[in-house]
Amino acid sequence: MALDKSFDPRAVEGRWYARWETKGYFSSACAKSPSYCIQLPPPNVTGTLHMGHAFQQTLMDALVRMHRMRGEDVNWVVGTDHAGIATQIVVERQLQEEGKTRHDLGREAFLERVWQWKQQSGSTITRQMRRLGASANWSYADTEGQNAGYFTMDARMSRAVIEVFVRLYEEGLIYRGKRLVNWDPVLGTAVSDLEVDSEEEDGKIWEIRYPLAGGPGSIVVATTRPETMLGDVAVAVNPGDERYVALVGKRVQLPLTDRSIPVIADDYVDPEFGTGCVKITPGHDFNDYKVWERHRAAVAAPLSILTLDARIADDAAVPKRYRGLDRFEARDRMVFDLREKGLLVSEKPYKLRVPRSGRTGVIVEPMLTDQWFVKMDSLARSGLAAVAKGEVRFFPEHWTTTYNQWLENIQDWCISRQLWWGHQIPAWYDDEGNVIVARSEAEALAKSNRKPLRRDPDVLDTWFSSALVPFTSLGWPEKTPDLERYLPSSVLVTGFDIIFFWVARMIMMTLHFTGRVPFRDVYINAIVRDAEGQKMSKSKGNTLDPLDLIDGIGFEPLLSKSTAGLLKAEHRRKAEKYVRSHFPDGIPAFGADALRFTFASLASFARTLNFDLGRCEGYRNFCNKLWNATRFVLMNAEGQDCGTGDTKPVALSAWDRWIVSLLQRTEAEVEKGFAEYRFDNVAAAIYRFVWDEYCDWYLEVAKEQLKSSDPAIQRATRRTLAKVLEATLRLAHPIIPFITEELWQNVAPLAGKTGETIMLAPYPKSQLEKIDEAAEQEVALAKEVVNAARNLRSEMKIPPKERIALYITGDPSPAVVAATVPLARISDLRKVVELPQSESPVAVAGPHRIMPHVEVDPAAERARLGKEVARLEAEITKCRAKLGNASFVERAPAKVVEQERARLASFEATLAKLRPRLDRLGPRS
RNA sequence: GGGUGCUUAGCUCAGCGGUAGAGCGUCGCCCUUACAAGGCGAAUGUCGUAGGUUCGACCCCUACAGCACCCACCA
Repeated sequence: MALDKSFDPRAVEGRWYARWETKGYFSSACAKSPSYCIQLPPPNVTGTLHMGHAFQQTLMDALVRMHRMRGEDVNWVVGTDHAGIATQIVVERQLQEEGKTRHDLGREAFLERVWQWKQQSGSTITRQMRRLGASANWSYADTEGQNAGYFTMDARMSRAVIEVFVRLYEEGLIYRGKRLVNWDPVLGTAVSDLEVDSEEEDGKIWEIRYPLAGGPGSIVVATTRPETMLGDVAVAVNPGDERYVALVGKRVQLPLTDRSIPVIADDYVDPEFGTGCVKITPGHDFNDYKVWERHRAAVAAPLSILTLDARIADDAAVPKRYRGLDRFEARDRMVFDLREKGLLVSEKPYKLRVPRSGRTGVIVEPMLTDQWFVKMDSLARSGLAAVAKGEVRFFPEHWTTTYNQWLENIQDWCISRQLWWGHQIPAWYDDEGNVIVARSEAEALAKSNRKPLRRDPDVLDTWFSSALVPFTSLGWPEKTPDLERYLPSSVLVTGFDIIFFWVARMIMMTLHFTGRVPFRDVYINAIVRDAEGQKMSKSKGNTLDPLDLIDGIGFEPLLSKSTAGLLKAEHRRKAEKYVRSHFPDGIPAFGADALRFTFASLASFARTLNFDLGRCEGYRNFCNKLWNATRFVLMNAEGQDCGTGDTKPVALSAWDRWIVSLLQRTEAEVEKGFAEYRFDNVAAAIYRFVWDEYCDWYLEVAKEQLKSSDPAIQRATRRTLAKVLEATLRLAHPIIPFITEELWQNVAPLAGKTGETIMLAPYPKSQLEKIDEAAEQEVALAKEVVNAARNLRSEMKIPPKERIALYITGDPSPAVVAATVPLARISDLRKVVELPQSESPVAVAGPHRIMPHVEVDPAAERARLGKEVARLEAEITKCRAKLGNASFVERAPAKVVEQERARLASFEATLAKLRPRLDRLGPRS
């Protein structure tokens, strides 16, 4: 079948994915060994594919395809995450538009609604992954029958989550307690430390006078949050601070209230900072809570003066006039009141770090609430040990430091969330407040002799179930064969932003429950930025949709897409500006293969990846190059004798042997690149081989060889063309699966290969015995001669169409002759012992001198030669200086010295050939 | 405050103790029947700064500067 004149990704991609999937090529095959397993970081079930996903999935798919072709038992385990907070927020927003809240619906109806949303939008991201070519094992762990892998809240995964919770509780590693936690007052839930981002913001600092109780004198405290003073239980000073020693143990009157509080001494206070006096509010500040713990004998218990939606509490300890006020209204009113009373000493602008909820952006409030925690110290120790022993290795290695530092300073993990969407905590309370943790209500009832029991309404942090995925996806708690087979998985590919959230927790949990590490290698991929290195964000309008790069998108649709959903006018303007300046014509369709090749090319060990549309275009061109090279081969070999049978003679030229040799080297380079997770090197090796060697040189020489009258030469050429191309397609398949499949179907028969898909064809392996150094040297020389001749042509401004005669000295090999005539467009290659007396330009290539037979301007030639001679002289001076240095000759390795001598000799030889010609052209004008 | 990474051609980035590289862009010549999404040729760098180690440093060490990011409780 004839190929189209150029590569059309849309047509090609449409043909293959569904076929691969229905044929079951993506499934694991337990009979084989060894096994190769990758766990996909489960994307949010209701999410859409972004550039980060597309990037890491490309890398995972490349690895998976390569190992599958190697004949290993490959299992790419995929699934989707219920994404507790994120998903609940989305559905609550939908309700909001209907003027309702989740409380109007009630828990059951609300959850029903979330499930509906999940069913409706849940397939989007898996569909997008398919467009990218991801050869995931969709049917594995697919209990919901949607060919999307597991879902973290499906029955099977949920049961494992409950099991883990119960066991950890029984082991004393999960506990419940009233602790200060980060509270998101909008969501109405606790969040973990990791979900809080502190940014420096402009705020104010106030100094407030606290009068001594029952006497003259006062103490001045500084605070950035005056409203919390209602919860003050003490004022602290540094024990060594002479200004205040006399006051320690006395009491001060807490302004705006009728309470008095003690002055205590604690090292926590820095006497140099502010006034050296700190108000202690243990109910709403983590540090103050620690201070209180040290002084609990002398100081009243923490007071919660805020409600869960961040209003001033309706509490006896709180003056009536503030009750029910929003926290910031209360602040204003209290500052006003303090000023009235003359107790406000100062109010100054101040830069402070404000903790905000990662989800809602609202300022979180430390709040004393009952929560569930995982004790982290012992888990962290084993997590650290596993990495220290090398059982888990990070790539690039420096991420180990980040991992270690976090685990060394880890806090207990708050795992309860006051949400509805998620795994409900398997704990029940009887009417006396006793806690019963059990796998089911029935088990709880059996454990307790009291009725009725009330189930804890809270759900687990989404990351709790994510942490278990490496073993729960394989069937745990059952002792399944798959656990044996696929745990640990081979490599985890993920972003550094979830090393703490996910990677570390998987290591700890998997070690704890299975005694094994979850994965051997962790490849931390770069964060995808825009071409200028800016973070991609919706509000800047610089996000790219991977599907738009695959399919293309016009300017108008892109613009409306980029500005859709942006609420602030300023953001819409920014986004529009970005789109107008960067994509005035929209985005052309590059196709999945070009996108994937781009990702691979950009995947060095850098921390960020600047996605450049120009690169993408270049790699689409590469695909087209490969396409057309294949067309050429098919045009010349299809239906002809390609020498695949061993019956007729084949005469391999040095060029044939050279390209085969180079293929072996490329295969080795690719293998090394994959082993080191240097996908950029893999891509570059393939790119260079295909374009710079196979297309630019071999195909051109092959054209000549095919014109030979000797059928053995023709046969050898066709065979080499087909076999090398066929192997190259297999080599490139893991990166560019669609085009290689399409082309391979056509090329494989010519190379004597059979098989229904390239996906399951063996991956090329470098064969050392096919490396032919003699051929490589011969070709290197031939290229040198061709380059020199082309160079002369260009400098002499000889029109490309004009065929010229070329003199050549020495005894040019057949490889030189075969290449020079067509590639340098030579009409007549004249082998001579000495170049004729002429003013024509001369170049030196190895042992050969060449000279085109043309009329030249002596001055121009003198200038050209003069430049070359000067360059050689400079090199020679450098070499001589080096070799003249006694310590270089003595101390440098013999090989290096030898190499230097050879270089000098070669420069001198060349110079010796050129100088007489320069002299003959006469003195410089 | 602690930590990590980066600084190489106009741009985006590889690189390595021994001759500075790629892609894109730029310039010149070509619509040569695989490919104009192409071919051929060319130009372009005190490898952030200052020291040190070494026969030799873009590479190793030290300090400094700039940029970026992560962690942390200074009111």
